[in-house]
Amino acid sequence: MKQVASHKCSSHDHTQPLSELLQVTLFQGCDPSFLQKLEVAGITHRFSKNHVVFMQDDLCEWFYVIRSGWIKLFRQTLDGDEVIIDILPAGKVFGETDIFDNRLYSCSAEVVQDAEVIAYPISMLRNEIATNQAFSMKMLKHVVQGQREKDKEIEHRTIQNAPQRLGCFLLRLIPAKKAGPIMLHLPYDKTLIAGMQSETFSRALARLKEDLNLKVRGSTIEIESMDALITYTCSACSNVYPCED
Amino acid sequence: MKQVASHKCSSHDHTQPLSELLQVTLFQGCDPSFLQKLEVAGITHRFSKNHVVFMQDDLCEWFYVIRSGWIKLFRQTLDGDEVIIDILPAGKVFGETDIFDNRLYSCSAEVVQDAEVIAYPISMLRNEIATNQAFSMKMLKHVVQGQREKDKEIEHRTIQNAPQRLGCFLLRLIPAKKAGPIMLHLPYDKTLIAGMQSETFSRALARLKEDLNLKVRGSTIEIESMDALITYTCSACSNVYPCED
DNA sequence: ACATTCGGTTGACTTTAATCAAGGTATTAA
DNA sequence: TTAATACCTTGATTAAAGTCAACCGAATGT
Repeated sequence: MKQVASHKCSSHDHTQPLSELLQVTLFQGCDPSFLQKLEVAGITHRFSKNHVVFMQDDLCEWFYVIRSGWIKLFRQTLDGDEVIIDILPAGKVFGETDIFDNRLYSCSAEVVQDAEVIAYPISMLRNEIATNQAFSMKMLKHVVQGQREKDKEIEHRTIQNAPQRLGCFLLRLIPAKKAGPIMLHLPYDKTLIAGMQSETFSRALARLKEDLNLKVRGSTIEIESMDALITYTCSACSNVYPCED
Repeated sequence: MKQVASHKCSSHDHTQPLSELLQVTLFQGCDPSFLQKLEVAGITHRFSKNHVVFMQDDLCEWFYVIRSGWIKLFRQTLDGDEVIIDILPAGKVFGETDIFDNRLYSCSAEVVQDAEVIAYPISMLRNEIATNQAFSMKMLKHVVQGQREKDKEIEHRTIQNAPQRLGCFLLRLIPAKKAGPIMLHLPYDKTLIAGMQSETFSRALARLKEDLNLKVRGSTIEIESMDALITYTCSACSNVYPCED
């Protein structure tokens, strides 16, 4: 696990029991003894912005659950460009699918906004998959679900324009459909979100402000009409909101 | 399973034993009795171009292995646009991951060039996954592998330009690295390949002809230097050729 | 042989977002 | 308080691919 030296980070063991894993669908309804083993082995890290959690092709020894902050998954090309695969908010898990092949991470993970993540040994996951048929099925379902998300992402990058992609990104931050105004928090550094340049992001947000009466104060966004946002965003998509089914 | 009435298609049972499934990594080294059950239940279909094998949200009852021809996987948006998820050549399997949720296909499949496909009951796959731990692991690995492919696709659509995407598409049609000139066959209808418009495709191919001394006769392409193509294409990518690892 | 159709190519134009450049604002450091 | 830095916004330009339109050539049908 590589680290950028100039950024502070600290680790604490066993800080908070249970709750975190249960945020992830994959672990809901699991064998309690397995969960507890994971909990005991879990290590909480506090990482500052720009900290690199792991690099593509590093040996995969841990998977992570995000307690707070934002994590960027990306890959680097031979001529130095960076491609953002995903931007993950709190509650998401990452690094959990690199259990096969040479057990190398398939992309790099970097902290976009100061984050608390919990690291669990991937060997335990691998072991549970190999020995527990029921969990193996859950994992399979989890990965298939992940594939669907990728299909959606491919679709979005193909046919949505920048304001729609941003709108879709915002919608995914709202856990469930709510009536009335909604407040959202973006990573403080808005750069790179939703797979577009910062200038494009800025213009897209300005566009949403105008078209949908969005109010923006710093990293906080107030959405007046969720339905308007859904119509605006999802018309160019093959998925019906809420699309995380 | 919906069909376009105006296109002929015929079915034959048990036409060819074994071989087909073994082309797919997922089924290599499987329990022979499972494979044989699949073989017996397999139904060979001949579909003409434009035939719709299944539609998104149809009940998923079969998965397919392509014996010959080309299949396009796509999704349709609410305002009628079409997004191509993948274009599959002979030897590929499709429809095999829609085993969860409501058991609905997550995208539509259409014949791009006259195809022979073999349909196998998805219930058998589902059953084997549920009861055979070893196969369940194989399936998990297969799906994770699929995820990696999607990541690659996302990357390609983000940073590769049209000629590079086309070059990458061609490279994937070559089973292994070979020296000397190579002959490839495209779907006769070149439209829609590699996720771009036909005009863009045409210009991209013209570009490759010029830059890399490609020779094109109808649907046949002759590649003079594979190394040149690899350099041209893969420099804008995070994967090293051959990237199907 | 001729007309028709379809697929493919080419040119002109438009749209979209990336890039380049400048200026503004806010937080942090001196 | 001022200076420095980082982040954000805006304008102008550029690059890439989609769109629209015209045309060409091969295959098909009459």
